[in-house]
Amino acid sequence: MNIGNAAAQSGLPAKTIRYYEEIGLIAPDRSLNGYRDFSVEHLHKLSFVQRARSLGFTVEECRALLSLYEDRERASSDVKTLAKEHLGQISAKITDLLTMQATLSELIEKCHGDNRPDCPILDGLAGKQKGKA
Amino acid sequence: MNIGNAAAQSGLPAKTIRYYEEIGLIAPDRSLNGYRDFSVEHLHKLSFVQRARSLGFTVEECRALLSLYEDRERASSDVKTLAKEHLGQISAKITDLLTMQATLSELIEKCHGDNRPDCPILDGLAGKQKGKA
DNA sequence: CTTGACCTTCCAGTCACTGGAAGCACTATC
DNA sequence: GATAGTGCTTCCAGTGACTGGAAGGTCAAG
Repeated sequence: MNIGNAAAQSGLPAKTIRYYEEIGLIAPDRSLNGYRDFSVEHLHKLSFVQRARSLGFTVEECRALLSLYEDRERASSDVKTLAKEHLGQISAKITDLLTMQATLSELIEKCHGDNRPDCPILDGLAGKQKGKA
Repeated sequence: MNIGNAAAQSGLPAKTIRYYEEIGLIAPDRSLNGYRDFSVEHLHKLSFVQRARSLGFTVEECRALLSLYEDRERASSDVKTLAKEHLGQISAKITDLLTMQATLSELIEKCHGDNRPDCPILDGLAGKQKGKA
């Protein structure tokens, strides 16, 4: 199977697949004409990585997950540890973003948003809390 | 004021401040010895950018916000538009992360996490929904 | 035999820094 | 005046995970 096909099936851009090969994440065969040739196993790997990436795992984490996936002897606790760590990072990011969201929403609410120059958003960014005593 | 001091006051690393100068975000004066010399206004700008960055605005958005901040004639609606757009992006990111969090939590919960090789997390990533009918 | 789609490699750019090397400038101490 | 230590300067390279584009080879259809 050619790269275009593999891209369509896995949901990954061809460019990204080439990049994954470059960094040693997958190793497709080559046809006589020099084209990459993807087997069903390669395709599974690609989909695996695609899903892991969409869950926010870094490429290096994907590499680790892949090797655990390949390893028939692995302990599921290893995987769980990795996943939990990552979940912690996701949660931390969510917390950060919620804080940002709250702060920004508050500033936006205070801003009348007409064509007067007075602007609580800029004041907030400038460190002037107009509303405070 | 030297860069070290400006860094301490603004909460930005000196390296970052130099980078901001390089991309034209701020333009500190120079002392006779070649050192950067930051005035109180420069410091305000730096703090402004620091706050905007911590709210997730990109550097280019910071540039826009700064120029609005500098512009005595700006309409607050311009600022509000920018802020709202950014808020939308934050909310979208939160949504994404919450989805990831939910999916990953579910997989983790299903995983017994002992030293047996059977692992629902990897199965999930591989596209096998073991629990499904 | 030409067109067009698909494939190849390689190089450069993205974003926002960050690390490190090499080398001045300043301050304090001996 | 020599020395040590800190802080400043510039410049170059690297990060993560792609992404865009150029230049050129390959294949199927008409």
